[in-house]
Amino acid sequence: MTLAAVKPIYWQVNTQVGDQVPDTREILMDTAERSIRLGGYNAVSFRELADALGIKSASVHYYFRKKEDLGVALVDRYSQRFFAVLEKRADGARTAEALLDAYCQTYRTALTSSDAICLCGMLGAETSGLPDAVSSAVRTFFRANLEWLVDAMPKGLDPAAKTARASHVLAALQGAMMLSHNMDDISVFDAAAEVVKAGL
Amino acid sequence: MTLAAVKPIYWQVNTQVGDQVPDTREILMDTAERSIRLGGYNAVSFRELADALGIKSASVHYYFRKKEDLGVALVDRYSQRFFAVLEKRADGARTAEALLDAYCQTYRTALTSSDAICLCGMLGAETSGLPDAVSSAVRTFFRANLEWLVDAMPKGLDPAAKTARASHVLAALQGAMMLSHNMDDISVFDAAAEVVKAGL
DNA sequence: GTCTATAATTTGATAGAC
DNA sequence: GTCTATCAAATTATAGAC
Repeated sequence: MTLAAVKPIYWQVNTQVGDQVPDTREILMDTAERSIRLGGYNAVSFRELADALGIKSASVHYYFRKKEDLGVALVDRYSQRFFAVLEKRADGARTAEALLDAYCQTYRTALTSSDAICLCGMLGAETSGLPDAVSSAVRTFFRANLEWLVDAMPKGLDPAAKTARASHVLAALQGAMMLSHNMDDISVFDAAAEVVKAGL
Repeated sequence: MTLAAVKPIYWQVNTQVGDQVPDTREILMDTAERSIRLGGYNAVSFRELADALGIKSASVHYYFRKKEDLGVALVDRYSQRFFAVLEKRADGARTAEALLDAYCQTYRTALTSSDAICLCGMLGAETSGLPDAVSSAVRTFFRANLEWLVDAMPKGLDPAAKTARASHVLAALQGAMMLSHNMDDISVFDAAAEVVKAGL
């Protein structure tokens, strides 16, 4: 077997027989997102991305001229997917309790399905060291989260209380992802989520 | 004025007339801690540290042989200081409410006095990309936090409820620091902290 | 304690051929 | 789209002089 016959790492880890072939740009983004969610923005390099796909770093620059462009594209895609999943999960929900449960479940799945924290949780922490365009996209994600949560709050609450509780829910779940992943204990996330839901 | 007469950045920013002179090792740690808390572990380099003090990077290696050693020393010092401040603040506290308020206040001060998130919040997020010794030290910090919180819970609660609420408090405050700093809005932290305290 | 000097590696990025 | 070739800069780290 020649070296060329060895499949790039992405395929060894993330695919199975019958999988559709994602295009190169998509695979690059999958690989980069995973690295960032595990180790942060600086944990991804064009060279390592290229190696994972079996191409050269110059080819990665064809898809994303600068690293900053990759970062923004990742946050945008992540945000779209997150809210798509959230809306689907919250579709039948009629009560504030059900909406909040759907919200918590969406974050839980983000954590467990990737065994990594939220992309924006990581980039949000690193925000001061990131290109402006990236940290700006992250802030947009958080603002959208807060707006969704405010709308999901019980109708009786006054606006100030809604805002305060929305901040609490988002903060608690983001922190719970970090803590749970750091301590390698999903019960940490579940415990925090339970208290969040009980506080409604 | 010669170039040598220009004081290194640390002194321009962090000192005032009458300040005691911290030793080089301490200043290096102050500078490194600030960089990490703003941009993450990879945001600090031996060269930039050296520049900030007006020395050479080889001299930084005299104090910390490897970057990993610096990381561990930072977490240990941070942890000691955190609990020293916490114990002082919680000194007169007799009720669970007072203890929790002291705990929240300690985190709030960590955020506002540095305009940066918790050192361990940052390193906790990046944990998968860090040297084992560093992420291990961070985990120790979190475990100590949870133990302190469990002990601070109302006596009536059963052990499982104490553990769950402790996880929630730590997660919520860590997330609140991240979110508040990212959105540059201290009211986000305060709102989350209020809900945390009200939930007791 | 601090320096010079240096090594080995990695990184982000570009020009231009195919 | 992917490549070769290349660059300038930065990074971690060490050896040894003063």
